Order: sequence, then C-alpha cells, then structure tokens
Amino acid sequence: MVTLEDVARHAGVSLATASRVLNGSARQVGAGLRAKVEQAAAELGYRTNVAAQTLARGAGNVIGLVVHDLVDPYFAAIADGAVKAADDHGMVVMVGTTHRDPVREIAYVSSLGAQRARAVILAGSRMDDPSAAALRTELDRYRAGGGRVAVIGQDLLGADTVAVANRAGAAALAEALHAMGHREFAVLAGPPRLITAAERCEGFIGALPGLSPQIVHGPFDRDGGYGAALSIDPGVTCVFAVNDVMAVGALAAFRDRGIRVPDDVSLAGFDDIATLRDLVPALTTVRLPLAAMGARAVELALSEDAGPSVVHVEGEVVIRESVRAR
Amino acid sequence: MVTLEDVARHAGVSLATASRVLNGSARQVGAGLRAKVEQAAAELGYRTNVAAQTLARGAGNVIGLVVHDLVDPYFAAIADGAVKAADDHGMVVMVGTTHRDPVREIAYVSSLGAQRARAVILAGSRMDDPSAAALRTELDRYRAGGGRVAVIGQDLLGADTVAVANRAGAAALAEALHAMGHREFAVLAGPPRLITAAERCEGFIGALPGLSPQIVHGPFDRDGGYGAALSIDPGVTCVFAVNDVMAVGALAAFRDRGIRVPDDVSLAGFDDIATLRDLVPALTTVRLPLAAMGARAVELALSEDAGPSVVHVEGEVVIRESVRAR
DNA sequence: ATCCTCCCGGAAAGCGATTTCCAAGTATGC
DNA sequence: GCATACTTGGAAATCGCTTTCCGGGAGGAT
Repeated sequence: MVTLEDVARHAGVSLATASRVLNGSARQVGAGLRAKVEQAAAELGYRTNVAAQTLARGAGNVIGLVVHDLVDPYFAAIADGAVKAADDHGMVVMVGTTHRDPVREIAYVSSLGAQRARAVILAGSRMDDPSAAALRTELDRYRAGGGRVAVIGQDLLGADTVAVANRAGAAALAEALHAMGHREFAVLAGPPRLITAAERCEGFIGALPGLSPQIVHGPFDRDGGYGAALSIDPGVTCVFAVNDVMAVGALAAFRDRGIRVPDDVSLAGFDDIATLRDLVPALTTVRLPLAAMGARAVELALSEDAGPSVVHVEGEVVIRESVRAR
Repeated sequence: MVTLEDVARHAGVSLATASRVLNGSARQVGAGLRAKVEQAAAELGYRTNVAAQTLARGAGNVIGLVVHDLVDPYFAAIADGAVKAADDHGMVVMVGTTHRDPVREIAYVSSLGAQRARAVILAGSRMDDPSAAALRTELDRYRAGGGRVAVIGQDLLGADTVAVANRAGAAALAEALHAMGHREFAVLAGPPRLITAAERCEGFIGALPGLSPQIVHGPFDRDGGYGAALSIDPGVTCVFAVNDVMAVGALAAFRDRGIRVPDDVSLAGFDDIATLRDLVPALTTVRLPLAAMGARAVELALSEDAGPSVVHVEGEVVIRESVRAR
C-alpha cells in the first residue's frame, strides 16, 4: 500500500506538507509544492488510510444508525435519508439491526463507541421498561467519550431528538374520521409499553371525548395487525391501526373474514409508507416525512451547538379510499 | 478516554499482556494476570479503540455494502441479510446508496478502500456500459489493497458472486403461464442494457418458442412499470414485469384504465417482495431468497479460499391470484 | 535601514493498539 | 540430575497520519 510518506518522498517534500495538501488542513501550502504533491499522489495511486487518520485526529467519519429492521419500510426510509445526509457531510453510515432485542441494541452502541463513531442515531421507539436504563448507561458512556447521540421518535434519552408529533397527528386523524360520521372506533394499539404506539393511541382516543373505542393490543408489525383485527367487535365502523404496516395486516384479516373495506368498515393507519401506496383500497393515514427525519437526525447529531436540541415534525392527515363517510 | 496502557498500569502488567487478554491473541496468558487485567478493564471502563486496532493489525472489521436504494424492498431485504451475517462474524456493515448513479458507486468503493474495509459487496445489477469499466478499475485497485469483492447478481466482475438464475427462473415462469393456456404475452422489460432485466426478459421469451411477446422497455422501478403497462397491446392476455415493484406499477396502471387483473389480463412479477404479499390480487412471481443472498455474499467475501467462487441461487415460481388460466 | 509580523516548510512527537523478540521459569526426556 | 523444549511476561518497534513547534524569508511600518 502506498503511504503518505511514499508520496512525500516522491514529491520531494516533507510528510507534513503532503498531509496538509492531501487531507485538508487549516494551513496553506504554496501552489508549486501543492501541485507536486497532488501529482505524486495521483501517480502512485495514494489512498488515505482512514484508520490512521482517525487515530491521529481522534475522531472518525462514521455515523452509526441503529434500527429495528431494515425490511420494515419505515426504517428503510429513515435509513435512506440518513445515508444521503451523511454523504453530504462527508460521513459514512454504519447500520445495525436489532430486531427489537434490547441486548443487541446496547451491544451495537457499544461497538459504535469502540469505532469512535462521530454520532449514533437511534431510530424506532423504545419500550418504557428497565432495559431502557441499561441503554441509557451505555449511551452516557458513549457521550462521555465525545460522541453525539440523536434519537428519532420521542424525546426520551435527553439527547438530540427528532420528535414526532404522534399525539397531534393521531388526534387530527381522529377528528377527521369523526367529522365523517364515525362514532364506533377500534384501535389496533400495538404493544402497551411501546412509546410511539401508546402516544398514537392516546392521541387518537383523546380527540374523541365521550366515546370509548375498543383497544386491541398486539405486536407492532404486519402480523400483529392481522391478529388484532380478528378480535374487532361487531358494530365498529372505523379501525385505526397505529402504523401502516399493521393496517396492512388488518386489511388482510378483514379480507380473509369477508369484511369489506371501506364498505363494511373503514381503516386508517399511520406513517404513509410509500411502498404501500398502491394498496387497494388506498390507505388513509398520517404522512410522516421519513427520509427527511433521518436526514434531520444526522444534521442534529453533527451540529455544533452544545445542549440537546429537539426538532419537531408533524404528520399530515391523508384521506384515501380505505375510509368512507357514514 | 481510557487506553490499554491505563488498564495495564492499573493491573500492574505490561501493555503486551493487557492486549493479549483483552483483544484476542494466539498467545496464552496465565489465569491470575488474566483476571487482574479483566477486572482493571471493567473498573476503568476500558473500550478498545478500533481505529488503533485497525491500524496496528492492518485490517479492519468493516464490510461495505453498496446498493441502489434502501427504500426499494429488494435491496432492503438483501441489506438485512447482510447485516445479520456480518454481525455473526463480528463485523459491521457500512451502507452506501447510489441511486443508480455510477459515479457515486465508484466514489463509494473508493471510500471503502480508504476505510480498509475487509470486503465490499455490490448489490443491484449493473448496466452493460462504459461506466462499468471505471468501476472495474476501482475494484481492482481495491483488491490490490487486499480487499475482497462480492457481487450479488450476475457474474460480471470476476469477483465472488451470488449468481441469480434469472433466465431459468423467468423460463420456468413462462412455462407455467404457457401451461395455463396463455399465448399472447407482453414483457415489461426494464432498461435494455440493465443486465438483470435483460436476462429475465430473455429467459422468459426463450421459453416460449414460436411466440413473440410484445416487449416494452422502461425504468426498473414502480413508475417504470406503470408507464410501460400503458402501452400494452390489446389482445395480450398475460403480462410479465421483470420485477415485482414494476408489477405493482403495472397493476396500478391497469386499475386506472379499468382493466381488471386477473379477469382481463394476468400479471406476474419477479423477486417475491415480502412487503408486497398483501397486495390484491396477490402477485404471481418468482421467489428469490433475498436475505439469504445478502448473507451468502458476506460469507463468500469473508471466506478464505483464493479464487473467486460463485454461488448459484434459483428462483421458485409462485402462482398466486394475479394470473388466471385461459 | 531596522524591527516586527506574517507565511510557509519541515522535524518530530504523539494517537492507541499489535507483535516480534528476549529472557526467565517450568516441564519433559534420558 | 542435566540438557532441551515449551510457556509466559515484558520491552520496544511498528502501523500511517496529524499537528505542534521551530526557523527562515518576505513584506510593511516606522
């Protein structure tokens, strides 16, 4: 491998000068030498050794992204935005998938700490349970080493946060559905202690004073939606699934049971996953700018301001054919 | 930050011993010292500096993965498999997205070279055009530095390859559709020079001797499928889209034009994207083990054998409601 | 003309690990 | 009981780059 020293020798300059030319520095180098160094580097095919650079500089160019599941289009969209934004800042993204295992999540943060990653971004909502404490400890340790942390979802860890207005979005959706004449609701509410799910559920119910929707808990994924939909009470005219992927499961369950959407029951989700837009009937949902959220998280984590800052993002209600007025 | 030297001092041993205990080595360390070192590391909260380790060892623990678009569920599934497999081998994955820009692809390989990534995995088929030469040059350079390269798709670069039997899969599908009585076919063929698309198209047509299906080219994505479907000849009874995402677009186009699937026309795709399984009508397709392909690529790239090895993966025809016998 | 800055090139000291040698202690073979 | 081989611990040389510090030359002010 060609080293910087080889380049310097070939160009007849010192190591210091070569470094300043090739790898950026506050200091200027005269045009003559600069050209010589650049030519030498090109001739020799020099390639910076990032590991050495990271060691010497004390900071790397890696951003860690921790998601539950890349196959879930929600996380894929966030990851896409994050990768793009990181690239714009000359950073690269390391992705870890936890598949909702808190142990893996912690292990991943720890590994990113060892990498001296510039920042770690946690996407996907956390359970409100003891494992969160262990994660917090690990994050503190990471921060103590100079790393930044950004969280996408609710403001839970005292870190930079891209906060999603889950309650407000769900409330706006509830109001829209109420205005269309619905009174008998069911909520496919996801896991009871999953914060995002709980917030959406609360926001929805809170916007329907005097009504008491049926609440069905279950996993936060497609099969969870399918299962939960099976136990909807007769008489319910409108079902809210706390995310789109669950809504898809519910749709399948209704289809299997011969219940027509929206003729027999209306259905709404949350997130507005692009891949799902061609579903029939098209899903009424709350649109979230997922890629932008991923990008925003990267920018937050890379910004210089001291204190943890919070960016709020709002959802936009999108009414499509999966709901019908009563 | 706590360094290995701090740990060694705290434990009253040499740097060498501490290194051998904490970061793995061929050499043994006595039980007594080993315990002392481990305790010291725990007390001080020692964390390996991966950059220093990479520099000293001359090889890192990063695997680079280059995909076109993480939002495309095809790539998301591959990435998921790759991340999991890498994790099993104690490696981490750095993802880059090119959005089909050859320049970005090359830039990414170059950046992975600078990282001294252990391997780079290229997913997503390439165009058969001049930019491939530039990529090949960059890859050769990367390999010259000791890195491994694996490609998912067709065997094009002379690297380790997870080769998809595109022709055979498409041919099997064609035979199945033919056996169901279809004779008038159209192929939504994607970009003419995109190798994967071309192979699937050829395989399909080749299995229908005596027939000459209508070929419609267009982009390899959802909108490409939509657009191509608009120019299907009347009289066609069965449409093959060279991937599932395009098939979804075609489905939408047919719906918008009042053409019913499968009553008026049958439709088939390729890939069997999990996220799309709840589509109505369910898509007939050729199933590919995407996550396994991603994992396989990682293992190939990490294996020690010298020469480039090729793993073949076959697709399995899955008939669902989007096709109907004639 | 003198002095003070400012600018730019180079020497050398790290950054935090790994690993090759050495040396000493212990086990084995006869 | 002694020579030989194996272990195991430590000192020190690297790995490739950044950056501080020093020194010399050019330009401006007095």
